[in-house]
Amino acid sequence: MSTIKQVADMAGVSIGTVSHVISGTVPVSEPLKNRVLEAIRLLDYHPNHIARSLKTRKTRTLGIVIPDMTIPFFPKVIRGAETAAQKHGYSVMAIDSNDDEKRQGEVLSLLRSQRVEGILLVVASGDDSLAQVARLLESGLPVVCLDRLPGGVEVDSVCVDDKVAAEMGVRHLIENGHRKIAILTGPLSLRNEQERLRGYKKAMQKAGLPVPAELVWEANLRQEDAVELCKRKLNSASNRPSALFATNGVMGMGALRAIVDCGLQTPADIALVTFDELTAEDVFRPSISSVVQPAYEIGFQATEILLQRIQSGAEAAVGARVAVRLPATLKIRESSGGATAPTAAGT
Amino acid sequence: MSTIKQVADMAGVSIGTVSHVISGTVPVSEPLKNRVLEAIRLLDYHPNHIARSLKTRKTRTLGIVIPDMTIPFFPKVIRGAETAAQKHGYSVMAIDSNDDEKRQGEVLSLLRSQRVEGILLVVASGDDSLAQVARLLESGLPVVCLDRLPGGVEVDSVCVDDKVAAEMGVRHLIENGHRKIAILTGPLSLRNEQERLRGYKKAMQKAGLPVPAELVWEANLRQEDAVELCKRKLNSASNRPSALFATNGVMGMGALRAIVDCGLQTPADIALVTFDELTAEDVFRPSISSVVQPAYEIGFQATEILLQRIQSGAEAAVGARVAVRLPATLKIRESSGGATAPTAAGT
DNA sequence: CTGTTAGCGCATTCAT
DNA sequence: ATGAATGCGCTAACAG
Repeated sequence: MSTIKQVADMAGVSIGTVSHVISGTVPVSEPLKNRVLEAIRLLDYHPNHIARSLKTRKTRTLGIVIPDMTIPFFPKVIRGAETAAQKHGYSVMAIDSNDDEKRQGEVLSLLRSQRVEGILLVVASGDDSLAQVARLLESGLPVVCLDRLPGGVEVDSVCVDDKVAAEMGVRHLIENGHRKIAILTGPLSLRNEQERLRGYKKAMQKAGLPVPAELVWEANLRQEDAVELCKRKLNSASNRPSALFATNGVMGMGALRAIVDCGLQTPADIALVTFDELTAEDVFRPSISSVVQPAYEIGFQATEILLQRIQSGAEAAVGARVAVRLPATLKIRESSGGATAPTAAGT
Repeated sequence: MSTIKQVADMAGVSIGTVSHVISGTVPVSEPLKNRVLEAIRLLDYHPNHIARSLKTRKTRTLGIVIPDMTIPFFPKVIRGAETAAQKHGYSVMAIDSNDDEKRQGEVLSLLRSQRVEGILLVVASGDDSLAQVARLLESGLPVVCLDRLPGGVEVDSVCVDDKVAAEMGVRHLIENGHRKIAILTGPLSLRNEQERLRGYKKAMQKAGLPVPAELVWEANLRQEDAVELCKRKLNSASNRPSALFATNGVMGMGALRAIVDCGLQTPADIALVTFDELTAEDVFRPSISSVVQPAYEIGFQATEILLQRIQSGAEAAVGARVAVRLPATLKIRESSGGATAPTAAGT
């Protein structure tokens, strides 16, 4: 790898001049500029971002930590973040925490060592995440939380209005005549899972429907476990609910598998609405009604906010947390029995 | 952010000593070590990776460039790469090229500026990628190409045995009685698409079946375009093929949409086998028979090779290119009419 | 307009 | 076992 010095030597100028033509902040005469540019080309010179960062104390790099890249929701978020970052000359380092708090701790530490200028974080489930976020904030490093919000800590955040979104999904089931609706949630230690549960309860209460504990099925985030839980619940056939609301894509997939495993049909035997889309719904059956989050937008907006914080020096932050709540969309398809009115709201 | 100097001051030692306890390369007495560790904890000190890299000329970072994170195949590859890298104390920077050569050029340049020690590359489609890879190799930076191999350039590579894999898929269709089988490919400028086409032709020829040009449908990589192409072909109903083989997931999805749009059924009207899985096949209908690539393994092994190159100093490379070819698996499901024998090979 | 120079934070000799 | 000093490649402030 060639250095700025080699470029300077070849062009017969000082390194200062080379630096000037690269940054463009200081005017350089045409002939010199051309000689420098030519030398850069010939040497295939790539400015050492490491050295530059050390000097300027700016890396123009953001970190984004997500629990699992293979869940379709997250790559979309990352794309949104990348796009927004690129617009401002930043690049993003995407890292998987494997939804594991220990790994998340390592990853955050790594990112801090890398001196990223800000972090987009979708916390791993578990109670230590809270402390990790708190420590992060204490350090003054700008952080924006996405999707899953750690409870009890003041931090900028972007996500859908979980309560309203869940309420919308459940209300749809109610409007389709269901009265005994179960909810399958991820760990309620996650704030957004709580919110979705609240939305569910609100919809039920508004309709005057009871919410006995036996209708709230709390799973962890592993699909297999959700399947097991659902199968157990569904098999106690005496009091099987007529509809099921799943609070995220993994739960939704688990619910569907359980339903199929139990030999049930949807929506005939049990209706299903889930957060997040399960798959290309227009070609596969059963098509699943779902509450769709604007994933790309979430990543994009979160990044805009993060960059704003970075530019305004981060300390302006305290006491003025931003909390963006984006609207989700209800896509009505077959699994919920379709629209009540003949004009379907879905695709 | 605190520096090593602050730690040294608080612990009452020199920065050299702090460096020693951190790296562990030089023995330090217990009492001093403890004081240093305590200072590190109190200051929430994170070693400046930037400065360290500048000094050691090692970033312990790999770059991975992929065309589109939202295609399910790629996140799995990245996970494999991350896991392998982590094992060796490396981290990976995953960046999306948006399957755009221009952006890919920028991204590669960025990665070089960041001084990543090696690059995992899934090239964007288009002819300039070749030149980009050539230039990259010329620079001496270790590169391993995954999945899509740029033709005509000597580079380490890891992918499935595309020809054999495609042949397997097509043979399955032939065994199910199909004689007029069309192939839907991505751009044939991509080497692996060519290979898959070759596998298709080989299977056809072995069965004594003709391969007129009208059976080879070459699309670009955009799903909408694949849909259009397929619909046009399928609607010339007079000579519609009885089966279709799609060479990647995007093509497969496009083919399926076209089939549905045309009001056709699979496998009744037309059978379908595709590279890559389209979705959770055990719960959705129609379930699609597919040639499944070991995505995680591809990422993992490519990273192992890359790290080996890095450790062996890269120059050992020339003239001894590694070309790993992993086996793909045929998952037989409904869209191809199921297994010929009653014992299904698929799940 | 162009060149010179002082660090950025750290790992690493080399003394002690 | 510990510390002092050097320089990695670059930007920015300053001098000319």
